[in-house]
Amino acid sequence: MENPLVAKLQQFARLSCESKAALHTHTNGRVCHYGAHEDIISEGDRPYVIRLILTGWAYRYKQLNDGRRQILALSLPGDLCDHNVFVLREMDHTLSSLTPVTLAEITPAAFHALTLAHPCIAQALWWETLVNVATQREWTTNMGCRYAAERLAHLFCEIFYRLRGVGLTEEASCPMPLTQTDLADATGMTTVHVNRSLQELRAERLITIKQRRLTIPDLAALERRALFNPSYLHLYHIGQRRDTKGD
Amino acid sequence: MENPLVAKLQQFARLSCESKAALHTHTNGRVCHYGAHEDIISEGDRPYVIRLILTGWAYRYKQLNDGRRQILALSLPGDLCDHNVFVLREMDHTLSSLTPVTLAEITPAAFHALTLAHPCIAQALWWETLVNVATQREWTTNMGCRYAAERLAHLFCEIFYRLRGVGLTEEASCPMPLTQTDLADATGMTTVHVNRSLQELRAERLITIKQRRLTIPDLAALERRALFNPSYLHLYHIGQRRDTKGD
DNA sequence: CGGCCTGTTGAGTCGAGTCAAGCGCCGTGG
DNA sequence: CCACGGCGCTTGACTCGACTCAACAGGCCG
Repeated sequence: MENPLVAKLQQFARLSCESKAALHTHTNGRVCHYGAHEDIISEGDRPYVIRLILTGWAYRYKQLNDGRRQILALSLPGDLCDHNVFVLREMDHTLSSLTPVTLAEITPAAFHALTLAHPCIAQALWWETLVNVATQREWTTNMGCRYAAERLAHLFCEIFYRLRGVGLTEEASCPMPLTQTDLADATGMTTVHVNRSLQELRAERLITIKQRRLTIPDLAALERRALFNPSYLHLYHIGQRRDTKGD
Repeated sequence: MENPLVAKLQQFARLSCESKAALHTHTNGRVCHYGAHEDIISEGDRPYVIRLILTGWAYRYKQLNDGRRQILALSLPGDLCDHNVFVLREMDHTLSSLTPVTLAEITPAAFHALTLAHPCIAQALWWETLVNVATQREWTTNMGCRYAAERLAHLFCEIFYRLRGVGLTEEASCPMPLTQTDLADATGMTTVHVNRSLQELRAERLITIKQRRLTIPDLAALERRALFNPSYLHLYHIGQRRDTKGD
């Protein structure tokens, strides 16, 4: 299987063959496996290594003193877990696996060498960082001014776009390992309300969820329902995504 | 007046005299002035320059198709407006002035030279970037799982901490140019509800706002009310902040 | 079989939004 | 000098979106 990081970065920049090869070798060092629902790095821990998700889903969350939980972001295959976090002394949130996950661990030194030798990779990684921030802003917007059903619809659109970028969708469907409880924590709602809002979207024939798979029969319609605007993902090579046979 | 960027970065790292001098000269090039409530760079524009806020407040916002507005972040003196945004083709949100503002404009080339010559500055800038992301995550949490009065209290705590870091507080008070409408857009509430929640906080003797100044008689109490945890700001040099006379 | 997790449903409550009106301050202009 | 208008703040009454509590159904697994 293609390296998902290469797939991801190619959405932004054309990478030379040497750069791709370098990414391959640098991300094939130490590989870790986690089961579902394990903390990978916790709030308060000191980060010391850069992680790349190879397969599986993870998520970041934060918990208030009194137990209220907020899911902050999803980490999908090809996502880096904050390259350069080691600049900070400790994590301010927790990264946890949602499904079983395999991670590549990259040392800061190796990473630094990679970016020095390949400026186009360095730039693509900046793109990755900026898209992460933009996504976080979009989540803020989502919580701040969308209604329940719109929030869920927006989340589904984002997931679909991101998975499609790394070749993990099939036709109009994609994996959906999030339970209704997870969806509730990600969108700032209760499970009961998530349940009812999902029914609403189903009744409008915008989504179906069966056996942990999400199907979106009409993506454009779901986008309208969600007031979704993909510009925050800064995908410049749409349409060139699948033309990578010439590698 | 001291360069606010120097003050800000020193919260994280000790900078050498040469590094400080370099920051001074590089951020004293082209200076721009804006009045209150002017767009500095709009959604869809191509960023081409790095901006540093010298004085005044600005904010980022996003607007949905149907007009709903979300304030995403505040930019206070010492804040950089996304160094490296020029990696992206277009802005996905708008940066606008809240009060009259003076900005330093720095070219990407000058910025690049600065980071190459001063690794400690490069690292401090990475810290700045990561704190920005962490702050955005905290805003997501704020919208997702705090009640109205808590949200406002949290916002006030953050503003106070950030302003104190660049020496813009006096005793227990700081400027507060945000109107109730602005607070509403920043916290995902209506102005009516902001008004009532502010009254609540006032009645609990946690804040007073008079003539665009916020006073926090007991910061620790406000933090408890807000479930505020400053760790996301990653301020490591607290207590050393004001001991910079030996420069 | 029984327990647990996930999803579903109903009834009642409550936090927050909507609509509408009125107040006070301030700058402008007649 | 004062009338006017605009903006920001405040208040009341009503509505509605979302939460709480509680019970139950289905599927999976030990």
